[in-house]
Amino acid sequence: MMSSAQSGARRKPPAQRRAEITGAAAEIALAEGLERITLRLVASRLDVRPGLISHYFPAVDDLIAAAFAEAVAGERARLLGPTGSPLGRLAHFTATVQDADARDLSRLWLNARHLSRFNDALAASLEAQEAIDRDELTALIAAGIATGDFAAQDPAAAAVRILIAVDGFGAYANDREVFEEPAFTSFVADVAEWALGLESGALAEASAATGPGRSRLTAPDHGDFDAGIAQTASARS
Amino acid sequence: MMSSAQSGARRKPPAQRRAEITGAAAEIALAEGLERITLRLVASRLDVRPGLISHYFPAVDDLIAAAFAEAVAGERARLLGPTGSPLGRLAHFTATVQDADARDLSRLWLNARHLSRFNDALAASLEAQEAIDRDELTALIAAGIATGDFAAQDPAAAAVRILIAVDGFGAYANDREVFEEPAFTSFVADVAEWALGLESGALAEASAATGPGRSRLTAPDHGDFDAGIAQTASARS
DNA sequence: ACCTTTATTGGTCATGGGACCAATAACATG
DNA sequence: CATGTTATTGGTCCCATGACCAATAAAGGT
Repeated sequence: MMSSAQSGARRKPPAQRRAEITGAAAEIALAEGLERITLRLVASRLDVRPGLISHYFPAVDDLIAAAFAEAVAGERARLLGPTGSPLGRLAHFTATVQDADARDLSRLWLNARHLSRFNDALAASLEAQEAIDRDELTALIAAGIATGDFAAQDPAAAAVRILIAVDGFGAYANDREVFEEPAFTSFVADVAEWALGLESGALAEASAATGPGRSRLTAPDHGDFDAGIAQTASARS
Repeated sequence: MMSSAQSGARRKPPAQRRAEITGAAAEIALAEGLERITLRLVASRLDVRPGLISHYFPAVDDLIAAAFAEAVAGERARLLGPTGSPLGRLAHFTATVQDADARDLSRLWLNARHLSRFNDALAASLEAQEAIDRDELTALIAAGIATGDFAAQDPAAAAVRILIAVDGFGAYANDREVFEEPAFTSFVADVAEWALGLESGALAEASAATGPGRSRLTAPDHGDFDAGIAQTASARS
């Protein structure tokens, strides 16, 4: 003969609540890991009771899968989103992926790849995201072949190679002592150049012009050859 | 006022028990994953009480780290152990790593790389094993450069590249639908050839001669050019 | 205004895991 | 043979987690 749901029960439209939940879960996934996504933690982030999370996601595995998809989709915009020449876009991609700021994302992929072993929903979600990455990168490469930026014949094969390289690089995201070796540091760019028939260093040069915030600070000294590529953040829409 | 340790208490020399424990844990790690290493499961495998495992490993994290090291060390023998020409050994390595039979090992590395995030002991163990792999592969490559098998200048850099490629390939070990694409299937060998300045296909040919059991069945048709490399399992000691 | 739906709560239950401990018996050593 | 060490047991405690459920109140439709 007792109460329930009595006091503060701000009722929200289901779609919005659901979005809040996956959003909070995605944040947790990116910052702390997928296994930290727990009914109680997500609930506390939203100042809500754990049961509510179960209401939207009866099985926690599905929430984890959704959180992964959302987090990855959000990050993809930063990697492949910018416009510009195919070479410039690819240079931005490889540089960003290898930047220290991408560690959380690498960790998340690593996390998901492992957890897929025990979570079917996550496995499906992961393979879907893989496919999107592959398609977008393939399109980018195909465009670059059309413009003459790249010399590869098979865009899909090149995309696959580059993405595997990204995974290989990301596998070290949880290592304590960081690798300084250039063979490691620029592995993704090196593989990309190899896969696309570019000259060695082509991507590094292109990304020095376009470059992600941080690395511009360390190499602020050239002002001639970048003119052909540099318009990245401008040509939107 | 009651009993304990009363009935079947086969007392074994500590070193042996310890070995049994890490051995059982290593088996679990390889077959089911590092998170399945639990006091109770390991104990039941050895037909022993859980408390005994705690006695040898007061912190479970240390057992996990030890299990990983043991499992990986055991598998390394199969990969880099065989003798022969540097080219033959490397071909064996790349072929074995990409073989379906190596899935468990890839999964284990993936598992450990992720779990390192939360387990310092495991992180240390993992980086130690990484270093061993790197050193052994570097030595192999250096030998190959000496004999003229390989054309690379920097053996360490080539080793790093090849190992990252292995990790990238292994990242897909938990994928449900398998990738048939050759750019994926032979990624490690392709990267190795690139990193070592070999002709395309050189490793595939060399491994066809030496080959791991299974793949010999699918390609049993050549009998001339392999003569120069074939003596692998013979030159022991 | 009524009535159906359902978002939200509070609470319980079972599971499984790690750490810890006292008692005991097997072993080694003198 | 006596004695001390310790491998081994059985058991407890505590914690985190996911699933489940009945009760309630906020919306929305008619």
